[in-house]
Amino acid sequence: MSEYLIRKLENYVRLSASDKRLLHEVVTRDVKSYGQRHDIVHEGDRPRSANLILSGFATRYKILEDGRRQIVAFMIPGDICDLRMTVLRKRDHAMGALMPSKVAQLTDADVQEILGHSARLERALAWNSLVDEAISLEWTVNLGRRDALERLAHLFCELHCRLRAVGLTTEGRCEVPLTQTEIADTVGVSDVHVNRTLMELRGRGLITLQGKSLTIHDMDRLRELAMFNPNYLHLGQEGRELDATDF
Amino acid sequence: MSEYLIRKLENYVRLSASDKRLLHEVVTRDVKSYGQRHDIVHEGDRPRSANLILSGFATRYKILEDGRRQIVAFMIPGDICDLRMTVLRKRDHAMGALMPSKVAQLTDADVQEILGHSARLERALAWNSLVDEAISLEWTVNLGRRDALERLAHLFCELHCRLRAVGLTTEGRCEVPLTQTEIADTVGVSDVHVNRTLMELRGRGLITLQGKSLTIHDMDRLRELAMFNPNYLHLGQEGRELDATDF
DNA sequence: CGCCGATTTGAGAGCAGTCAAACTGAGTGG
DNA sequence: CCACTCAGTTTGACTGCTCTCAAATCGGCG
Repeated sequence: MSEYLIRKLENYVRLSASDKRLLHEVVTRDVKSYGQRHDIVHEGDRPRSANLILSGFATRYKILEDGRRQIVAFMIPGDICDLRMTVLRKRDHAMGALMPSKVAQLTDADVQEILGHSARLERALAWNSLVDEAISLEWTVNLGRRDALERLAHLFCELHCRLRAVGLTTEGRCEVPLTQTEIADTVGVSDVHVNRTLMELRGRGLITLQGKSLTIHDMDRLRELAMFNPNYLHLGQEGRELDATDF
Repeated sequence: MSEYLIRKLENYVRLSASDKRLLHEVVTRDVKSYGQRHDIVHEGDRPRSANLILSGFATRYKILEDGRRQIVAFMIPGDICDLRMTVLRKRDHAMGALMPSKVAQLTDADVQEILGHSARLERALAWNSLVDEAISLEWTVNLGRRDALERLAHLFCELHCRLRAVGLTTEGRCEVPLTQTEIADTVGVSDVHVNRTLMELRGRGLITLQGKSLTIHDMDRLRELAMFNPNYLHLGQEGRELDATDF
């Protein structure tokens, strides 16, 4: 249940056996399942717990008064969000599952237990939050300063990197359960234009997206087109001075 | 020195006299001044401290390989950022002053001292971080799903709300030290188009922006145009159950 | 008064949006 | 096994918002 989270955190620091045991134990206490396209939490809800994606794929999104939707984050296995959100009275955005998903609900006490267990875990979770923030900033850049072709290229670069970090890729391939309309609501263009842009990317021999399977044919050129710099994902073992020495 | 921070946090919870004294003390330990358009930190720097804007106005921004710039956040007096960033090795974005600014540098120990002083302060800072995150998500929505006119309207609504929350407005007026090019790099359009859009907003009798002074003539219609919902700023005393009873 | 950054204005081009219709494919029920 | 449905994808035509490239104007400051 906790393997993706552990794998993700170990991109920052090597966890001890005891860290992993604790994570596994806490994370299996309260697990809920959500069907495809079901909301996990709604805007306006009172926050009750942090949420950890154990399996599946979810989004955080907001809807404007007139119905326009913007997806503001993807949640893949191993992603935690809403840490400390119980200090707020009402959520300002919703979360929904894009495919059948299992989500661990972590109470404040659960989170405290993890943070208090070791300085290593505490820092690993801080790293996790900082990376989430950095992703959000990078999405702002993507929407503000790249055109449609670059936005899609960047999105696929990021998704591939993040999925690889939790072991969900096989070479250049990964599963992304996104419709073209959902991609459109992510990169801020119309669904029709997403369709045309995908064909352009395919025509250039960079990627193919068929069914729910994304294949990257030429990562170097895709990166170059997207001006993708993975620094912001901080996947380079940046906490290694705290590495555990057992296994 | 700490009045803006205190005023800001008191939008969440009423602080005790001792909370305020401590904040004031910690926040005046190491203050640096930056001139207009000088960088406070660069992308790639090793993070050394959290940063609190005591006075002035700063931005967080990223620059793409080809020179395109995107401003990803505004920092106004009372705003803290980069809490816990020392767990990372390299910053993934820069921070620069838009006008002469005083910035308090908070070491990890300083931050710990604040967090450990009272549960009230600890929660107030958690609230602060959650609001910053929410703002970042809302900017994503703004860039992804609003047109130029709406984006500017939304930006001005948000700026006015945030400045009011720290006492930096007088009725519908506030000082925003932004050039049209900087606004352009914030809302993801060209500077020429910002110019035309500002004239449109002015023509509709919604705002005027002359010199560095923003005047909102008709907040209701501006809000409606922007579909601005201030929920995400969480300014409604949401932590009031922890209010201090002294003054 | 002259300079320089910032703002304003104009014209033309192009990226992306909208609206509609056709097509595809998986799942459903007769 | 074959309609039928429905969601998702694809295509076309047209529109329009926003960009780019200039050039002109403004305004503060030395």
